[in-house]
Amino acid sequence: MVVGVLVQIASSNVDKIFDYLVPDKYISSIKIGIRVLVPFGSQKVEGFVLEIKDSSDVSLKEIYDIVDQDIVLNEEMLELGKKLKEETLATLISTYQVMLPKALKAKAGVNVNKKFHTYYKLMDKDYVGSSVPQKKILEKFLEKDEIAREELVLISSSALSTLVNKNVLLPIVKEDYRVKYEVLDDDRKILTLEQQEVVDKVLVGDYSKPYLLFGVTGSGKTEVYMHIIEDVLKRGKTAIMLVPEISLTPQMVEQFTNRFGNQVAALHSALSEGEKYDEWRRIARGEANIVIGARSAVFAPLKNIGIIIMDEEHSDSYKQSDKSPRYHARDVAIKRGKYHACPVLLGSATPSLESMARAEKGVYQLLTLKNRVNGKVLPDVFVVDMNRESKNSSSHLTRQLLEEVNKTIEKGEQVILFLNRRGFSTFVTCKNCGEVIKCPHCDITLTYHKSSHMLRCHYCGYATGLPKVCPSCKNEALSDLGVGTEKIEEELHNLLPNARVLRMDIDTTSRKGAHKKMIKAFRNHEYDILLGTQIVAKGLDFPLVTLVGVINADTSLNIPDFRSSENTFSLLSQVAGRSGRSEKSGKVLIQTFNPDHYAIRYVEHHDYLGFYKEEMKVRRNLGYPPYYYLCYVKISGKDMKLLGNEANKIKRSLERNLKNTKILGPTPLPIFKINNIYRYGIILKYKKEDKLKDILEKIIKHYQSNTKIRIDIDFNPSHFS
DNA sequence: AGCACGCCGACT
DNA sequence: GTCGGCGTGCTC
Repeated sequence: MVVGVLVQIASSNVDKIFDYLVPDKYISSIKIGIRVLVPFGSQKVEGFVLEIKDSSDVSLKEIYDIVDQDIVLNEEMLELGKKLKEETLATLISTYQVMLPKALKAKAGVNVNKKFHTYYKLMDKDYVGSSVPQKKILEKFLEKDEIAREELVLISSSALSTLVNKNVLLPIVKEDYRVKYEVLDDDRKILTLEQQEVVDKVLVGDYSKPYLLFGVTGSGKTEVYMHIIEDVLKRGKTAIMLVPEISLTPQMVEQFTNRFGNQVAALHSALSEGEKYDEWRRIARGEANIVIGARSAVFAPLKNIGIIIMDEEHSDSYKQSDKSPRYHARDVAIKRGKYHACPVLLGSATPSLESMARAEKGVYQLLTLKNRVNGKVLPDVFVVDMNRESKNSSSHLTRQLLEEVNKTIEKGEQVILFLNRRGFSTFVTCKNCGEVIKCPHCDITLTYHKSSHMLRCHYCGYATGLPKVCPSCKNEALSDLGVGTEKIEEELHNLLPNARVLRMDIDTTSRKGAHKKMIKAFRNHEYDILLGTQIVAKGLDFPLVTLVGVINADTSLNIPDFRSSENTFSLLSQVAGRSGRSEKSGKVLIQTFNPDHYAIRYVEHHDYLGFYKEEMKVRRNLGYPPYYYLCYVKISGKDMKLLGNEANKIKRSLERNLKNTKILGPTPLPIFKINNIYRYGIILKYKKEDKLKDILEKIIKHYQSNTKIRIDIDFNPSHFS
């Protein structure tokens, strides 16, 4: 017996099948889709069995060992990987690796391939917790006497380990998996007529075309999703629920586990690699019927899928841009929908232009939720022109906004203040010459961290103390500029000393469980103002919030990217949707230096379709999606001169071979240098170009053994960076 | 991706 | 003379 093996080495040089002889003792265990250990050159590596045959025309070595009893890549995944390779020009091995938990990658460090699970037992019933998280952990033991680790780490992993060290809790390692979530106090809601209509249409189960659910903020999309899933489960099928990483919060998962109990598997970023592996195994064994997760959860090894839902379908987090394979989860969802003959539902209050255009053309089936479930209209939006206000004041908060904040708090209601920080942060500049201090390796503005008094590069981690003089003109007039949440918090304390402000950003929520705690505290009205970045924009539902203020609408507008208007519109609409979600009607104030920009005007009128039409005109005129396809070719290397030459060679070769494609560049990327590697980009715009993939494949091949030049290709890029 | 092989420069 | 730099080529 001979097997064709794809080795777990992510390099295009070895991304092909190598044949090995199977010793007799292993023959009965060999299956397509398992991993085996093989000799490869002078090393031992793991690989996937992709073929089984009788003989080979090369002289063979024997496999060393078998790694898996059960297959890790089923037939669907094997096919899907091949398609992804063709479409993204990634290596085949990278497509398989992206489908599997990292723990199955070769050399994943710790030994996570044991199917053990940790539970805790309460040993000291008299111990009183010495901190809030400890108390919460101990509270859980009032109802049950054995609790899974996953449930407890969500509260606080450090408190958990403290309790173990004090011998209050005893860890028990078990081989078998046990009930994890219970069906708890679920607040299942009765659907409105409009919602029920959507559910009914999707449950007809038409899988020929994906559904696009266009529903205003507060229209109860999540409840619609849950009803659909409920029905799918009743018919003995399974469901995938995709959400953007930022919305995958413990309370989002809680909503599902409260209704569906241990049928839910959550592929949470809070889980360790080992825990993710456990969840993956549980799904593969058919012990979970619903998978909730971010982008890569679209590959969940469920069988018999009955629905695939993608919430906030416009979110660019669904596109893997930073590494190969550069795939879009939406495309994978649609492929899996075809394979399983099940409907695919894409939901958003602000659908991507691509999706809405497809719905208009009838490629997707459009479903609409026009009304908020509370029967309330959308909040009133007011645009505050910063050009008038800020000249005579150094504050980032206009008088108008402060007045509204004050009024709201006096009424006993709550405020969310949103700091749009996309591509923006606190940096240090010289008042004399205007120099902004940058990273010596990365060409990017260094971010000032007040707590440590250091300047830090967010790309390579370079850190340095704050210089006394400007590196360029030696003047001492250095000052920190830019608005961080800390700065706004300071201003709020000065201007509204009585307001209780809760700051929520990456810094304050990075501790496990902190996010959940803060949300609870704000909901309990322990604070008047919630101040934060992206994190406060998505999905949160606070009944007492009647005012939302956007401090700087412009930062995302100023990003040089063809999607900046779309992203700004979508972000502002999401934030605005946080206001007035219960009986009380809401208000939104948007501070901006571009009060007449159409992305802002249409937010003011809650007019997605108006924005859509206007932005479509812009895209048509400039030759951008959805009118043209884009392909982004990135060329990088340490030798700037060589790089420029090669980039131009590539451009000329593309020009010679592609007659129906507009070719732009090469131009330096927005951040030209990262970690001392220089980067150029070539942008291709095309409607139909049959030869494109062939030519790009040839270019990749030409450079694959060149260690000085690296080529990365991104089809349908979400941004140019 | 590793790793061996091989061909040049500067040291015990 | 030899140690070690890294360019090239190969892995069933």
